[in-house]
Amino acid sequence: MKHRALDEVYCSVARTWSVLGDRWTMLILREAFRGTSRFDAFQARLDVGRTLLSDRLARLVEEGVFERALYRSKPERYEYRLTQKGLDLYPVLLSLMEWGDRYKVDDPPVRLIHKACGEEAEPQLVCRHCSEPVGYFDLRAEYAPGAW
Amino acid sequence: MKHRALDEVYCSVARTWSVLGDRWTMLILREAFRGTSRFDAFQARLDVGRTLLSDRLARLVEEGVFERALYRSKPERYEYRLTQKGLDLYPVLLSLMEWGDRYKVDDPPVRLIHKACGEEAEPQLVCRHCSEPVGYFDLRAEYAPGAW
DNA sequence: CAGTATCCTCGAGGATACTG
DNA sequence: CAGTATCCTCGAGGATACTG
Repeated sequence: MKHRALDEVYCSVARTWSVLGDRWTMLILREAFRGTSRFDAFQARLDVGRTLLSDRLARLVEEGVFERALYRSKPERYEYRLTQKGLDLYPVLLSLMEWGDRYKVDDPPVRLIHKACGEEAEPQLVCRHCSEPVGYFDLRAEYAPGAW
Repeated sequence: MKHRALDEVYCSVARTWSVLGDRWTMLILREAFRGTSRFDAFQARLDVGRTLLSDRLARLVEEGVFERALYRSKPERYEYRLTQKGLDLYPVLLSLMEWGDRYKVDDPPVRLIHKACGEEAEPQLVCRHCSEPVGYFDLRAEYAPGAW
């Protein structure tokens, strides 16, 4: 199996991983969620090669996660904005952050405050139906025919 | 910045990504959550090189995500079991799956049934404090001094 | 400021064969 | 069955310089 072939397999995780599963893509997205939108800003913050950055941004635009938006006309300059599809990757980012907070740092570098209630959010996964927290042992998987 | 240096940066996402941010690691974990535990089973399911698999499993054991467990004595055979630290990556897997369900497949290959209530779980992130759903625009980030 | 073009290096990982 | 050893290839990505 080649990594690129993951996109054709009937598995939502594999297909998502064919987009995100690389050394830098998720960190570019993390920057975007932090508010970064311009090429040189990404480049400076991540300290990553221009060639690599150019390639990754192009792929994410092609995938529909970013859209290029003109912010100045002369000369033409574009910034990279998260689309709705891109914004919907936020739960992935939060999950990664939560795990890192627990296992990879002493004190959390970032606290997320829920604007509505004013408290630290500490997001948690719950069943949409009954609102109870769901973990690995609370769920049973049913596979569709042909699922990888 | 080198990918390996991500582990030293003061950012929970970056440090987590230094563990998971690679073409195959997450798919190995997906297999593990599906119940796979033996070397040849991983290898057959993922159709990935033995060298690569051997390397990734060793790294994940070193990281504490898997533990090797003797399941037969003569000859000695070990299987790979998710530790608590590994099981705690389940929300990451669910988030990836949810996004893939929405954007990368027509029909979800896997349905997750909440054993307690019997309905499809469709896990959702909520504020642990007030139990309301939280998305990107509902949260405000506060950075600790020195956060990357 | 936001890239592209070109060249080059090095290391990830495939193929193959072997072992207890 | 679960790996390790060895060799080899190829492509990802760094460095550098250029452009509108």
